[in-house]
Amino acid sequence: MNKYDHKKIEKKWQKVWETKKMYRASDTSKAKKFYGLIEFPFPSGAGLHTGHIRSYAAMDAVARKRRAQGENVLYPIGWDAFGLPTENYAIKTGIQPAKVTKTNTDNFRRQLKALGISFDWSREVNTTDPEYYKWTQWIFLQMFKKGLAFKKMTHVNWCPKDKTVLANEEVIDGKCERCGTEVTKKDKNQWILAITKYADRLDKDLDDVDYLEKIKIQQRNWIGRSEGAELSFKIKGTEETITVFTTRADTLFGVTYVVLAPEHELVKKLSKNISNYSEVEEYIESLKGVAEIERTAEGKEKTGVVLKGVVAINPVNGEEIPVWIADYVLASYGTGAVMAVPAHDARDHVFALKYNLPFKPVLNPIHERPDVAGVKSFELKNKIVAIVEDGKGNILTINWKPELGGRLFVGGTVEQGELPQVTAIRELAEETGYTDAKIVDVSEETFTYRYFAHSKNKAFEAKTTFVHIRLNSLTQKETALEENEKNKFVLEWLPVDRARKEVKEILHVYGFAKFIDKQPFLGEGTLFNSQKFDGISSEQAKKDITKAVGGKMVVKYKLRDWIFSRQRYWGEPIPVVTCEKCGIVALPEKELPLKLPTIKEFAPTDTGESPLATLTKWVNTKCPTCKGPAKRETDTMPQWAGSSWYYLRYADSKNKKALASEKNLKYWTPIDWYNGGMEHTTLHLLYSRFWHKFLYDIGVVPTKEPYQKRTSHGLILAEGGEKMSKSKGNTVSPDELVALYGADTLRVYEMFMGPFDQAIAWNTSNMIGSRRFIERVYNLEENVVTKKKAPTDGSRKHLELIINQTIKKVGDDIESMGFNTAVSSLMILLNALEKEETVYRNEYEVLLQLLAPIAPHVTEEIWAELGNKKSIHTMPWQEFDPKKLQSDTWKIVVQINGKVRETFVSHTDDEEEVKSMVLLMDKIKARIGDKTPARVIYVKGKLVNIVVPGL
RNA sequence: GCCCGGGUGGUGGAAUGGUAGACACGGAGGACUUAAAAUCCUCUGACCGUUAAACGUCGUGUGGGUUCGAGUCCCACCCCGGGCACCA
Repeated sequence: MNKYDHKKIEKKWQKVWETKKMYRASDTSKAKKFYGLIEFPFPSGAGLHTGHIRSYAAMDAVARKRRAQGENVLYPIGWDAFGLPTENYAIKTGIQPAKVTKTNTDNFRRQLKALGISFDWSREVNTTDPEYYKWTQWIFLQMFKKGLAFKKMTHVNWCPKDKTVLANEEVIDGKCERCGTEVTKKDKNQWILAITKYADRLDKDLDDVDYLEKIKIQQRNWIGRSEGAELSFKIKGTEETITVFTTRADTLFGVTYVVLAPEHELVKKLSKNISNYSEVEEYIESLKGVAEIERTAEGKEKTGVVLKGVVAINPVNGEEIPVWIADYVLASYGTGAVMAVPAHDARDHVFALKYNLPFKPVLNPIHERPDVAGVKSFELKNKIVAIVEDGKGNILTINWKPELGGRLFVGGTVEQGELPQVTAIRELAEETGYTDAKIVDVSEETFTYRYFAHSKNKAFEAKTTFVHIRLNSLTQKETALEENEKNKFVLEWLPVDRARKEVKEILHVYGFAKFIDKQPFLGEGTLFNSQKFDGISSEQAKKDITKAVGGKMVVKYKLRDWIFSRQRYWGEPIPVVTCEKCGIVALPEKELPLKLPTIKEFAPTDTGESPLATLTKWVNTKCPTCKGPAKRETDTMPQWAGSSWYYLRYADSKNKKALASEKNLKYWTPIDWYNGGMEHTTLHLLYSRFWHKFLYDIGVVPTKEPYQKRTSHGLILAEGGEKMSKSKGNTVSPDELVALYGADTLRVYEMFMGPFDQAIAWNTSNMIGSRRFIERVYNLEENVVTKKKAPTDGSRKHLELIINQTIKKVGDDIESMGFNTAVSSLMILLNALEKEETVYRNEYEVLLQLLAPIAPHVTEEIWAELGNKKSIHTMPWQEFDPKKLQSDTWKIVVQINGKVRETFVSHTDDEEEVKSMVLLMDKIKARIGDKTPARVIYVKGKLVNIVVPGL
């Protein structure tokens, strides 16, 4: 037996597998298909990184296991090769992007092959290959024909460094996703894909796919579905109306002004009516210089200008209210106009405070304590809560004994015919003796509070009014309380911050928020101040009020249309021409692919024109329709274009007549399992779902959704826990690790290092453990009796148990991405086998087969050394025997009052037998002494807990 | 602010409400060796105590609660990571 030599072994088997075309998928197999997918890499100059390997090795384990289980597996790979980094590198070095791409993909291919991932290389795709992007262009033309791709003057995100337009999804915290430069705004004529037309389906169809919940949530948040109403406010003395979008039609009576986005078209239309129009224009102008990021920055003070002379009419009560323009209203969402309800909206509240606009509360909060669930009749009470200040920043609290409610503010019951403020003054004097008090404010709303009073065995509904009191002086009279009453509480003046922390009861917190923190009530409740709608719930009122004013219920989305053109060279040309006569005309399909012309100067320009615009020969062409002069589109597609459908091409990557044949698409789609990074959730994942749905609509693909299952791996961080990056010099080179430890070790380590879905810091020194594990597996062969199977006379029972447990565990774990525990269970099995004097061939082979999906080379090598003729990777997956998962002895834990006092091995798991055995044990008897156990709890085959009171 | 994760030894982490710390790294001691590396064996959460052990006490971010029993369930809070953020 030779020493473990990973270099020799790995190279040897990679060659054999390639020659034998081991991992090619069949398009015609009758077997169950499995299409596993990982995100095809962008072939950067830096080469493969550890994060790629985490994802690819994990899916490889799944793919190999499924093959062993007899499935026809497609696990393909390709290159997402268009994109800025290649182009930027090309600009810097003067090497053609196509050449850079070739070098980089060659390097990636070499690296991946050295890892022994079981990709079907025969289906390799490359988005920059004209035979590929022909179909990217074709899909674009189909969208163009359906009106989903169109050119429009738009206010767009512009990256001044990359000198190109960016999609909404490519702007992270106001910065360019690629280079981190602060994004500015520009008005440009841009190609747009109408992804918003699919917003509802992109949201709803998430119900039918098996994505990790956090992925669904993130997509749903991004799509931002919101149900509300469009309501119209007439403008007095004109024919114009302002349509607002609101999710809170229930607060329509609380509207005290209306706000338009500064860009709203009505502003211009009404210019004649606006007496301060010059001020308005000046304001709008002042916003233009401000970058979007600043305008929407956190804590940015809201600004606005009133449109003097413009008066809106509240459709529900005819009230006349002012109209403002303000920077906090976005033109691009809803209708670009909102109704402002300062009493019940945080933004309107802040704005109204600043500009001294009126507040009008219309909602009474309501809270039911859980203990009144199902109670129908309540005894009504009127109550007050008084927030009492000393004028020096202290709040009066009453610290009751915990069973009486803990720390509260002054409170009490309103007597028949009494005004709440009178109650408050009276209660204050009675409870505290303070009399020199002034009423600052009394709430218009009452807080309905339903609770169950156990002392009276009755359910109450308390309508609570809040009273804000300031003491002129701390003059304190003797209270009329009896001595035993006085002992129940302590008066304490607390600074505002402490009071905020220590008072927990909901009514009191509400009063505090209202008067001290001056917070608006944002929740739902019961209406008041709302004429005939008084008393109904918010939920009901949203419908009723919308109907009453002739509004309509609508759904809005945060998702914006996809700005699709880029002013860069290295992308797919957009296959249309602009003809003076015919307008924008699609190229005929037979002219596809429209090849990206070779060019000398591919740097982006400052004018915002694509570098292609300099190729006048190429640009000037003939209109396909009228044969007259026409110009080619010079913008190119974004990187996300090619990746939006690549998984379809894998099904039939050489097809010249279609993006893939119908037959193959029918066979392979949808993808059964797609693993990728969380960072693509709102980019690639959403975009490709959109394209897929479009292709479904035009009958190209047979499924509504591209991916049946989507999972995501955690980031691999540098050793210090920071992000790996070339600039920080903390990256890890797979080439070195493969050379030093071997691909198998690297793969085992990446699977073992921690939970697959969580971020984890790289630690090269921990890798030695994985290497040792592989060597020990390899060296174990010396102890293996190859000629004989393990005896079945019961002498190997302890091993049969652990072997069957491991088969089950590894199988389950690979399917549920518990790769770290799969590896650890294999280590446990190895430890057990190493303890044996001899190991039988069939026992050893189980270990090898279970390890093969994760460490394919070394297992294949040993498998061959054992004399097996066929590849280990073609062997059927091991099945466990459920009968052998249970041992016939049980390790029983004995607890007394929940504390472990003894463990023993029992030969029965019969409840009565075990219990009596335990109660007869000397140690246990000694502990219990003369006390009598109150209960003995038995958990079958596991545990006995003796409950002995007073021990 | 809102929405997701997460917080367990020196480290990465394991644990269907049932012995917390599996497995691994690191560390200590020992075997082998002229020696070192590699390998193998033993120990390795903290504290108390003893010659030594058994044993005992504490221990999963903090504070409460439910339970015979809580890392796990419930409530409140703190900290870290990620996403969204004037979306009406």
